[in-house]
Amino acid sequence: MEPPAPRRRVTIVDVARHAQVSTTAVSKVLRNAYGASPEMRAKVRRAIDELGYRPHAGARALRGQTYTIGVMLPDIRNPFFPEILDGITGSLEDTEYQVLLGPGCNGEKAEARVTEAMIDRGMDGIVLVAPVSSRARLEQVASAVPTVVIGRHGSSSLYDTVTDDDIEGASLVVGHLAGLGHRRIAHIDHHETDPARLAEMPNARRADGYRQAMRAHGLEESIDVVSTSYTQEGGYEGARQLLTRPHRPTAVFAGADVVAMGVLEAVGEAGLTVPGDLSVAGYDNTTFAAFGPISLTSVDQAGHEMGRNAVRLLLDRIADRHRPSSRVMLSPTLVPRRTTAPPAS
Amino acid sequence: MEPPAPRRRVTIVDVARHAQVSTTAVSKVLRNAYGASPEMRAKVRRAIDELGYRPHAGARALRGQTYTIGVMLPDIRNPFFPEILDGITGSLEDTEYQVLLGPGCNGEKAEARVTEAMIDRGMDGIVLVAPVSSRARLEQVASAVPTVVIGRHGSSSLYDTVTDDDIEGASLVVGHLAGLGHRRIAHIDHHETDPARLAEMPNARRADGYRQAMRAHGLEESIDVVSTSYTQEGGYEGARQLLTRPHRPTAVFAGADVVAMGVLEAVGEAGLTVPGDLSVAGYDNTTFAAFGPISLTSVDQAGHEMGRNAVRLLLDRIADRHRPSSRVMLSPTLVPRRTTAPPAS
DNA sequence: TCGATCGTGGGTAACGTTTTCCAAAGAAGA
DNA sequence: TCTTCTTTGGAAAACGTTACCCACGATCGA
Repeated sequence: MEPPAPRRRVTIVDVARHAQVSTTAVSKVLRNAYGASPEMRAKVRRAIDELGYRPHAGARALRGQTYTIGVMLPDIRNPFFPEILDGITGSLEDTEYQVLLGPGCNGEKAEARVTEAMIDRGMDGIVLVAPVSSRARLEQVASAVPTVVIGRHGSSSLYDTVTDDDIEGASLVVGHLAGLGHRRIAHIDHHETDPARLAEMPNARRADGYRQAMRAHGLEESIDVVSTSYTQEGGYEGARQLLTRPHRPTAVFAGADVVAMGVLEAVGEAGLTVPGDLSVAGYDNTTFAAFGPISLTSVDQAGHEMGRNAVRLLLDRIADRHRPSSRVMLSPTLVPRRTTAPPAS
Repeated sequence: MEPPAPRRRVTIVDVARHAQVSTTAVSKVLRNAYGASPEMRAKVRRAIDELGYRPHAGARALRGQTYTIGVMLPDIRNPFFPEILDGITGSLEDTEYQVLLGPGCNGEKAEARVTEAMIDRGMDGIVLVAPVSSRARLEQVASAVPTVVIGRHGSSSLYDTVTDDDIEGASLVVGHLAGLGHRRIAHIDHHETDPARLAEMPNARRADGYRQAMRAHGLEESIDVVSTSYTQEGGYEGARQLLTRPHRPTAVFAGADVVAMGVLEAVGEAGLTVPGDLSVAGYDNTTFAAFGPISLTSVDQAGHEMGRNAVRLLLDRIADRHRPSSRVMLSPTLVPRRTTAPPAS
């Protein structure tokens, strides 16, 4: 009377029996390990196919690998992160590894929960994208499982990092705007209080890069940074502040595309036009930056490349946990679009 | 000489020894199982805290639960899905369960890989959001692990479903546009070939709802459906077709917000204005629909609610696998914004 | 007072893999 | 011919947890 007869999962023992070999032999074939003749491999593989056997990851976790890579994204909504993810999954497509994502994390507490969950589930490696946790916490994670950190400066001997050259990115934007004839170029930054973390966060680099580039262009007097947050609301708020300046800036460099969205909204509400009254540039070159009606000038971070590099580093580290850690820094490129133009004289 | 002394993980045996009880006792406390006195619980919990013990999910997978829920999203980029995800994670926040996401799936093959991976990893339950796999495949998954399917019509005795009432949603849009005085209201649909799947997909419901509502408003003559795809490009392409009609529609009901984005782009390129020359409505009420400069009229599906309901159904099914399956259908609401207005006489 | 029941606790055998041995049989070298 | 490798295969012990069952003492009902 039981509906679909809850039949038992096919195990390595079934395969062994069906192929008339030992379970050890099957295990060797599964892992491409040494000590199995070609004939035996063929025999075992046939049995695996015939029975539709798939190894149980939980059981594997107890002894060896789970062939699972955990990826933690800080915010599913930020359209930049899917780029990175594509780079990661693309590189792993033809391997045995499977990618699983931790859901959107905001704050150290949520990050801790997700990383713990990943460790407890025996993930073979972890990719942390723009984590906000303390360095000590990151090293704690890295000492439990091979780890690569994306989008955070500052290196550690325990984990590898992949970052964008944010200073250069900021420099590209300022150079572009200055080249168009702008002098009063303002910047909207993400406000960060913790001084230890501060130096490692990309936003700080972008702000520094902005200042350096302004000086390099002889615009030191015009340096104007508003600190809100890397969200649309943050951009909106920052723009409102900038628009009430007695001497309004003619261009705004927003630290992220979502921030630029908020700026556009505030500018529209103020009855001003882009780029007529104000040029706006973003950072990340997310999909909607390319969207026709918006057409936002932005900095492209090559998310794909970041993901690809992260995977390469991670697999290397899985193969040899004691290999010295390395840092990869990628160069951004500027994508000029219709939100930037020469200032109205 | 080994750098950080790769110290062993704390196990249930360590806890048992430290608390001077049996491992069985510790296990009981962990699972809130019957057969442990309050004093013993306290003693064990203290030991757990002092040692910083966390159960190993792999080992648990072999005997009991892993306290892991797998969520498969078809497309990370579509901003509607994070809403659902928030509903899911929000409901599970205060439980022991941990959510892990399968990365963006396009196509049956990718879906099969992800679902298999989740089953192999001993997930206690799976939420499939708008899957494209065949019904047979879904039932296969559901017979291996408790499953809830979101955003797909048609029921099964093996899994529960949560859907939006797409017919009503379409009706809301047509009613709104007709109420504004529009008569030539066109619709952009997602093209689907497989007839078996067709009937279960939300887009088909929306198209049907559109046709029904048009008839109900006496606009049968004006029914005009273009089939492209639920992407920005699809919207762009669909709009181009509609704009070359000898008798141009005055309003377009796009089957999804991303489609509406493509429409807006095409309209802009054609030198027309919204809503002056053309009213545009979307579906999903994604974040960027609310974005000031866009301000898209859309249908809100209450993604949060969908996620919450899915979790409820899933936990119920985990508790009793043989409970009869149920269907939840939520009612959408219309959010009128600035892309819809009365037609230019 | 005597069995039955209940509450509390533990012993032990799974669960499905991988890993660490070890054995047997040839092959190669002396 | 006698060692010494190599190759091929398997037996058995982990890995960390839970499920199943049993034991013990106390309480209860008659």
